[in-house]
Amino acid sequence: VATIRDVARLADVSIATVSRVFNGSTRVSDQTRHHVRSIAARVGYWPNTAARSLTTSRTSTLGVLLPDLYGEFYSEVIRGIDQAARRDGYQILISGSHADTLTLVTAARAMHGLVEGMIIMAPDDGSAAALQEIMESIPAVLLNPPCDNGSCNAISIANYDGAYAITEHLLALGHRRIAMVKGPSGNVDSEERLKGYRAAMLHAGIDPSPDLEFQGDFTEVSGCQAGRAAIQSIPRPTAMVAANDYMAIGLMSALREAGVRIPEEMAVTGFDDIEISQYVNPPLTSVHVDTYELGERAFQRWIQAARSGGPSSPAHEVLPTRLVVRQSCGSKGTR
Amino acid sequence: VATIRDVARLADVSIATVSRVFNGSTRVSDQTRHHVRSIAARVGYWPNTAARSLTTSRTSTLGVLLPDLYGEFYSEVIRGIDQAARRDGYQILISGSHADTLTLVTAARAMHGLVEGMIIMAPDDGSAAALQEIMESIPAVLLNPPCDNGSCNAISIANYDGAYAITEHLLALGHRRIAMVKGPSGNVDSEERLKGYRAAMLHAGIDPSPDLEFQGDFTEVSGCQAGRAAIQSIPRPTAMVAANDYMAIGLMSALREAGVRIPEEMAVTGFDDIEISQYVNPPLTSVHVDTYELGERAFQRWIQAARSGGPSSPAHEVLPTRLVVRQSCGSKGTR
DNA sequence: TTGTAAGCGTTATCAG
DNA sequence: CTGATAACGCTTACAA
Repeated sequence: VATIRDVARLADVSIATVSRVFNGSTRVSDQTRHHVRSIAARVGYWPNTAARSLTTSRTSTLGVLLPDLYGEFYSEVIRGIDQAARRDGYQILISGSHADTLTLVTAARAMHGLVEGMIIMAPDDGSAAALQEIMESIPAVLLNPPCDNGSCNAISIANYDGAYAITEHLLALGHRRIAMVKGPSGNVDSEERLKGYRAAMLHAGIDPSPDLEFQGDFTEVSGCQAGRAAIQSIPRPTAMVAANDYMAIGLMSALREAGVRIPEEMAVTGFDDIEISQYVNPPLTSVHVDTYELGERAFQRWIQAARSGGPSSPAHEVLPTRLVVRQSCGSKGTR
Repeated sequence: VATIRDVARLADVSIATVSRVFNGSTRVSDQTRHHVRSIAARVGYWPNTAARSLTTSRTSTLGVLLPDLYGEFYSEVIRGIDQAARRDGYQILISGSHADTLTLVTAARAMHGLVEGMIIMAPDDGSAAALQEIMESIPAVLLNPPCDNGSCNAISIANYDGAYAITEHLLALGHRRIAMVKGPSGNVDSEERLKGYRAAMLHAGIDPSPDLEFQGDFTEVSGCQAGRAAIQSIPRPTAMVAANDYMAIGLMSALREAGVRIPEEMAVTGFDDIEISQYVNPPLTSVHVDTYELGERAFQRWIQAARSGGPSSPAHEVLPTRLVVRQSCGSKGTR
């Protein structure tokens, strides 16, 4: 736990010189540099990052606030951010469970002084005010923001479009009784996907009915339960749109268990197109979301905003989604 | 970006008083406390964490160094750590890609002064020396450490036992030509699982053969490739042990594609027992690893070591695994 | 090329 | 209960 002073004393130079050595300044002779380096190595000295950032007011750290850490979605977002951040010399400070607005704010405050900015995914649509406040004090970009008011720097997924497209695809295949397995209510992605589904149904002249909407929470087990319920309902749907792949996979498992053939007796689709979806049986038709890229782009937007000095420039980027047709929906598929 | 001085001036008190208010000291009158709080709220003041930690030498932050961030395994480990850490008021600073020892060390140094300790998962078995050095300077616990020397505070998974047990299970079902899909070489889990498989084979009087070992890298696609190769090999194996579930699922997809029935023509098993494995078709026999708990326990071990003041107490805890029999291996299964 | 010294925003000690 | 003031470990003008 040596400090800069210890090294300076041992090397018989001033602390300024030691500092220069560790900051790559050229204004130091080769001889002194080597001498200092060797002493530092001997005592195991390394600059204290907290102290350094206090004077420079640069921390090279980015805060990441996520509502949860469960599942491949968050994992990939984090990976995308981390990789991009690393390339620009940033580290990431993660806080991964904000059931509500209060914990969100608490976590954000705990990061004050430690981070140069934040990438935030709000827990639900009730956090708009809190987000606004955070964004006024530090450059931040929002992931799938609840606020459409265009006043913030944000990036989100084309949830509505994706859900619309996949429902439309099923309609084109001749399905009329298309059910939806919803994600948790309050969740932004969840709501948007539901809207897209309903809109496509309406556009085809079918009134969306509560009887066709099953509640889920993005987990496999909830998809499984929704599947069991759907099978019982009369008349039984001929197709089911799950709000994410995990639920679709749970759903398929329930259908298999009940002896319902996929896609002949029930077409199934997912959303997110996680890696595993192409390997399940039958391969899952889904809406591809480049989650890794979402994280990567979020960082890029952030650093751009941060470098331009000002507060977060208000601009809302939407990452497009893409329909991936495989066999679970009953159309020809890719194989 | 108000500082403590701004608040003190505006509230017409000393900075010491403001500090006391924000540290919950009782030695301040209710009236002053409220006054200070209101001023602080008005100017949006919040203590600067970096500055605070400089004087207290407490950062309430834990560093987490992982070789990669891809997939459910890391995701769950992080979630386990994060949850446990949050309960004790800690945040986590994550660095998630250390292909080699150098980047490991670089990341560790960048955290100096920011974290009170670390939880580290080494990239491969060549990082022992570097780890040793880090552990001398800061309390740390190792995840699946390469060093068995018992000189470090570590926690790992019973990889060897799990692989032994699952191979033994297949042997008991009458299989003799049991192939293995290996994980990346150099990876600690990967190597241990391979050893367990080989040992079980040997114990049954079967010499492990390179012809029965297929290289993979823990991804679905590598499992798929291994599956294709295995089908071609003569004589064809009757069972395959994959070093993780992702590969097993890719493997099953390759078998299905080739019309090989599971488990009748080929028994398949995985490792890790990720959530999705119980929902695939057929449900996957695997070795259950409580990944979330691994992270949780790691934190608990760390905080215990950190509080006891000294350096990491050397003790190596091994988290047991549990064989989960489902249908992919051909025995009766759980349903 | 090197050294001196003034901060950076807090906390903590010690008087009052 | 409150206020000065000295650290904490470092960077960075400014001097030499």
